[in-house]
Amino acid sequence: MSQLFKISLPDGSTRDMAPGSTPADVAAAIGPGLAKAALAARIDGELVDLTQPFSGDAALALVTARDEADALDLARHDFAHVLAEAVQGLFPGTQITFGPATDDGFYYDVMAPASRDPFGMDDLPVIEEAMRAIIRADKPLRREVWSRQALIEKWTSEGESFKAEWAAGLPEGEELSVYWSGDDWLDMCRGPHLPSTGKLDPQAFKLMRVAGAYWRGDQNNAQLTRIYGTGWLNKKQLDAHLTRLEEAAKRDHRKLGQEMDLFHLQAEAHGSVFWHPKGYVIYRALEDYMRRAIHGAGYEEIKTPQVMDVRQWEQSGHWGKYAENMFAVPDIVPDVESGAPTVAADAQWMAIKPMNCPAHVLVFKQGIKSYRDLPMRLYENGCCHRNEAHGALHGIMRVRQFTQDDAHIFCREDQVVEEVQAFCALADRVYKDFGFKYAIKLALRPDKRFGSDADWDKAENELRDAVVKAGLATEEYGWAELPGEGAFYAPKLEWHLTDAIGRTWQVGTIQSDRVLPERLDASYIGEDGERHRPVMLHRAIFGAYERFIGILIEEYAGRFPVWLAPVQAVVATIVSDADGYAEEVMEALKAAGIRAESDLRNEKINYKVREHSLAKIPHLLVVGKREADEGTVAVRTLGAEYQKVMPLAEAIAMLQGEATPPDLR
RNA sequence: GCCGCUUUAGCUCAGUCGGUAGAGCACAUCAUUCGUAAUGAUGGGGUCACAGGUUCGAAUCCUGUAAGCGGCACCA
Repeated sequence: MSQLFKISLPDGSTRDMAPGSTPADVAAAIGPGLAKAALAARIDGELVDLTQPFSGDAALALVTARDEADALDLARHDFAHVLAEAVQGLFPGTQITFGPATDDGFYYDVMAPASRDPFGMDDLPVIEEAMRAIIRADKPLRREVWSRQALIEKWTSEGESFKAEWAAGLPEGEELSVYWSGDDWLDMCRGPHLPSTGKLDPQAFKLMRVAGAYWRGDQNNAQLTRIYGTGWLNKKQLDAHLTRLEEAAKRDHRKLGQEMDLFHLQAEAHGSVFWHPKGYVIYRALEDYMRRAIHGAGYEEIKTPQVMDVRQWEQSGHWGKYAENMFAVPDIVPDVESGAPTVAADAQWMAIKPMNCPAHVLVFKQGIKSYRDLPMRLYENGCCHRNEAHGALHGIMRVRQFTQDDAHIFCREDQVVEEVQAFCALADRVYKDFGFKYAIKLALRPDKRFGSDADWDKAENELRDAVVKAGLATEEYGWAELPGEGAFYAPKLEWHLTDAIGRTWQVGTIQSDRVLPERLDASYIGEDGERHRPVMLHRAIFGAYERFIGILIEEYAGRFPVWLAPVQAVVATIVSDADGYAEEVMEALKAAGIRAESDLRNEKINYKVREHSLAKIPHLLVVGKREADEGTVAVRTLGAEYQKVMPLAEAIAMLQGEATPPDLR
């Protein structure tokens, strides 16, 4: 007689189950309602199919739609499979590759048959219908274990070259799971999956877009078509998500930048920002803020040349690695009169700086530095140009001309951890002043790099130590290490912020570099009277003013806090009799340092309130006859439903308080 | 750079079968002086992204280029 397995349930009860029985059997034993609602199971914490047999005593938790995170993940993964099956059903000859769940849905990478163009938007409605048919057919999803060899043969015989290649790359003799959808379609997959396609809600998904994606993420490989969908447990969730996307689009920095007249972009200088007066107010407020921050932290500000001899970039290593992304210019005066070729074969080449590091090393190298001079912290609002691939550009977040809040800290080996830690604290204060939550990552050594492994070990450990000491190496701060993501000369700590639609952008960084000081021969005289190499810490907090302002616009949805708002207050009149008083109010505001405008137009107050509210002006000071007589203003604050009448002096004091930057409060 | 899509008035967009350009907002003028999210009337405004091609005729069809959008790759 075989022994029974003891299966314990979350409520503390246990059930004895025969070997070979599954979570589905337990669900059925508990009740038909649960049997129907069960989507998958957790056996000893691991998410598995309902039909996965027990292998011994176990702790079992049945997963239903109420376990939302698990249920969503399962559903999205299944949507991806259904998508692939639908595409192959509609377009025989399509090759399938991979399709995972994402944060809000799923995608599948496919290769359209050679007989047709890559899939486009027009194909999506048809594919959606085919997916619904598969869901309605309620096809059982059944796991099977195949040998690697059997899979390779199957994929090869069916012309699935990508799948065959993948299977061939797996370890010899490994057993691989496949999932059948009904009896007529299968995909290689680790699982787990829902019991059948009918567990999906046919109204809870939507195919969103198509995009190109390289096989195995390598641009030297074939380009596949990635079909993206968003997938949920029910239509209500889907609709809520689509509404969220619409709301997010309203705070897009490109849209708000135009509506609020902050900046523009145009083809003649694509990838470079034209800052308008209102946008530049924000830019300058950030510059002022950052100057206060870095001066308080022991930095000195410098300014270095925009164009340097290419040989300098060769020496630093940047020309070798990034020449194609640098703007190079011949160092000649073109002879326009004679019409001679503008660039001679032997022209001397200069390059516009793509970054500030080498120039800062050159400043450091002037004169003899003593260990007593260290750490030396050199800061620059450094304007850089990089000729980015066209597809990389994105509004003002990723541009070809940008200004970094860039500094380099030259220090001794024994000062590195302390300096990095101090930087973590400084960055933390800055992000919190702007109301951001950030994630912090450590990008480790890449395959192609300069410098010895011993130095890389040291540098990575320094950064890791500093973060641990600063107490930031936690889940709360999204701490993670990213292998292979570092720069060619140093590992990087990266600070990431999130935009309106959930895309993350790197802003801050600090890098512990022993390569550039070596290549550019920077040194200081130590206590022992000998020459030593300083360690060079590259660091930025905003990253670039352009990107940071883009993120700020989206974070605030254009409703800037008063200290950053381009126009902090508008004085609006109700009748022309109040014009004189409005002018007086304006004078008083200006004298108090408030960025104010007046609106004396012959328009109804309703119209003015609406217009300035849409323009996201923080405070509207309304004046009519009554206010003029009493020396008051009626303050209507953005977002408030009522105005508050107060003496002018009181209003000014309030505005001055709100206009004070957070670091000066 | 690659895949898909887009480009019409300052802005947001319509424009059917290829027949010579339309709306709302904005702007200007006039009237209106009004108490917290759109007062009314009138008017001006477009090489339909750019360059070729097909056609009697192109915003519309074809080819190329540029920029933008969504991804991929890249991001010192």
